[in-house]
Amino acid sequence: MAVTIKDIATRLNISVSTVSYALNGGPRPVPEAVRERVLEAARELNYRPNRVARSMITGRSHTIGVVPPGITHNVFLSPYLQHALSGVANAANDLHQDLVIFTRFEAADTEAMLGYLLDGRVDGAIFIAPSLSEDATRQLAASGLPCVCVSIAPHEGLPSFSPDNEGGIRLVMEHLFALGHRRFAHIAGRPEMDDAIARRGGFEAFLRSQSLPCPPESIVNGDFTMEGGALAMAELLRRGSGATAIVCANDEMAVGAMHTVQAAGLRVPEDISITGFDMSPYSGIVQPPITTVSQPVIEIAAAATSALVALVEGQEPPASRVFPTELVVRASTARPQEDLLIP
Amino acid sequence: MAVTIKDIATRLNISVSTVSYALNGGPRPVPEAVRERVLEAARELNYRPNRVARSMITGRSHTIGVVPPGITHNVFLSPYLQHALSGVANAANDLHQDLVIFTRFEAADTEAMLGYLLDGRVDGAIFIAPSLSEDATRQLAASGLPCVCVSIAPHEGLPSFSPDNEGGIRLVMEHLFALGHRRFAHIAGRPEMDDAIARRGGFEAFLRSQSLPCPPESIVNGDFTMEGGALAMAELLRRGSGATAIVCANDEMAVGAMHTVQAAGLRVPEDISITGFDMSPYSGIVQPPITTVSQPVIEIAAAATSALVALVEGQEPPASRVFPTELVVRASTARPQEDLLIP
DNA sequence: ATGAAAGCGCTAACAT
DNA sequence: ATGTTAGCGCTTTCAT
Repeated sequence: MAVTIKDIATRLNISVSTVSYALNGGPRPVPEAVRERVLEAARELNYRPNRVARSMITGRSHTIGVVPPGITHNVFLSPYLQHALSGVANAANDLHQDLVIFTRFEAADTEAMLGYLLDGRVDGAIFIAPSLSEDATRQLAASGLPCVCVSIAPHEGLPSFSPDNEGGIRLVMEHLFALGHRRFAHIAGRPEMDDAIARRGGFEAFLRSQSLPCPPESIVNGDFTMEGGALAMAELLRRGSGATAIVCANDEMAVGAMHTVQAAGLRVPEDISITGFDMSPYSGIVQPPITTVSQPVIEIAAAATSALVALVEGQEPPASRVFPTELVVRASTARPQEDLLIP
Repeated sequence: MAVTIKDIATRLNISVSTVSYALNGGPRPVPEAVRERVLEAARELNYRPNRVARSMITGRSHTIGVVPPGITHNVFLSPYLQHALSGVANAANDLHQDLVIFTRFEAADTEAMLGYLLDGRVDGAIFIAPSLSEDATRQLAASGLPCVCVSIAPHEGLPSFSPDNEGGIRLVMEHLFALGHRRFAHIAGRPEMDDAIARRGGFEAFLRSQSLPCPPESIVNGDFTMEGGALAMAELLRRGSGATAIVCANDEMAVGAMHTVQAAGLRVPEDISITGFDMSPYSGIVQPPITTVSQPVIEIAAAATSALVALVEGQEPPASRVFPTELVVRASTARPQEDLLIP
């Protein structure tokens, strides 16, 4: 049996309340002499406070629940998630919060997931790039559990901390356009994810703004993985879209796409320019390094975490925030070949 | 105030114990009719069981604590940790366990860390490549908290699930030796980490087994990161060790080292062969792809997790297990140049 | 200044 | 078959 404050109380012939106040340094004053004896007894008995019991009373666990996107096996292998988790962990540490990560995939079932989130172990939840149904969002709001969202919130009422997805895509496309590209293709992300939707929207919006056509065959869905990007690129080549620039919704897909292009005997960037999004480590170490858009994922996730903790502590719901993105020009983009140039 | 079983009991004019048994489907039998009414009332009231209260009684939280290595900022960015976490998460999911990840860095302080681990929220702990003091290990054992270790256990009594580090290094070195290499250098990992120590030991052992010299200047410490590998390689070049093959303790350092070599105007593998360890995604996408050793991190971590859960459930402490490694030959290794060959 | 006691929401032993 | 009640370990109100 573990040592409890009652053991300390018995040993010192004082009441448990005094022990509790001595251990917590308040709120009721405890004479220094008593305090010292309590602390010493605690040390001798090797006492460890039971936080579960404490949180039953205080109703606070000082623990934040993290819900990764599209809960599936091997969740931790996505560079995006890794950076988001790092940001959450950094901020949680500064704010003295612990993290429970919800990796119970069967909980993709909304009802079960709500059960996990609302079972009293966490004070609030951070959703990372979720694809939440409107119903789930509503139930979550009704439950009163403080929540925030890293990435675009799928529905009203969930404070959102996201990169400027459309703006980022505009940056790469302006860069490609300035180089002379006029025929673009897009490898989109998982169609149920809101950031993927926003990036695709940015692609279409730019073409519209330049009065360029945007035939349906110039867009193909990937799944944000290298393999998905490689397959999507193969599909584009098969379609013979004639695009000189491939705008990918993230870096992993760009790496995969570049691999397909190179395996087909084409050169990047001489024959085809490729761009990514996220500035993941992969994009910088492949040959050629990939032109991409950096978004401050770690800061975004940290800001979301701080906002969540403020919310838990009773402050006003934070305003959603959109973070700026930056163009990172590297060697995977160049002028299209002369004979492909459209005057 | 949240809905409790008492609310359900009051509403149906029955006792809380009946509600509890109905909700849990036992152990006391509850007539089907009553059960149905309870379930319906629970649904109507939107009742959610409070697991904190339950775990106070049962003493089980069905939650596992995960302690990452060398707790520091941005922990999640290490590919090794990502794979280990994936394995833990996969198994935890299958075994219906939740995960709390200990990212409270200040807890690097042993006493504080023990406090976190023993505050009642987790049923057991998984240490990933820890650098635990002997004292910490002893206290942990004394506490009775079930623990296992992914990687070599730093001390007796902690069941360990690790790759065959020495064997893996032997595999790459036999490969290099067969190619004709006779002058080797080693970029070691963080000297306080046991896997790093074992790999370095493997390097020295192989040289000894071939009666080759192992001058101290042929080994330099890195920190398992790309930057660390790049710096370590720069140091090796400065020392002019004349090594034709660089054996790195992991892939990130191999990528960094290769970058330094190429930036110095040397070619891989023509001028210098480089090998990694872990088969991380990076090693496969750089140019040239890096010859490495694959270890089944995900399976190792999953096995450790299963063993921990068995331990929590009162079974015998699991035996430590060493997992085989495999050589993955890629393009970063080749015969040394003729004029460098030692007859 | 400090002790006694009431719970937090739940399970399980004890009654009936 | 089912109701009553004693805790789990702790914080906090109420007495003294």
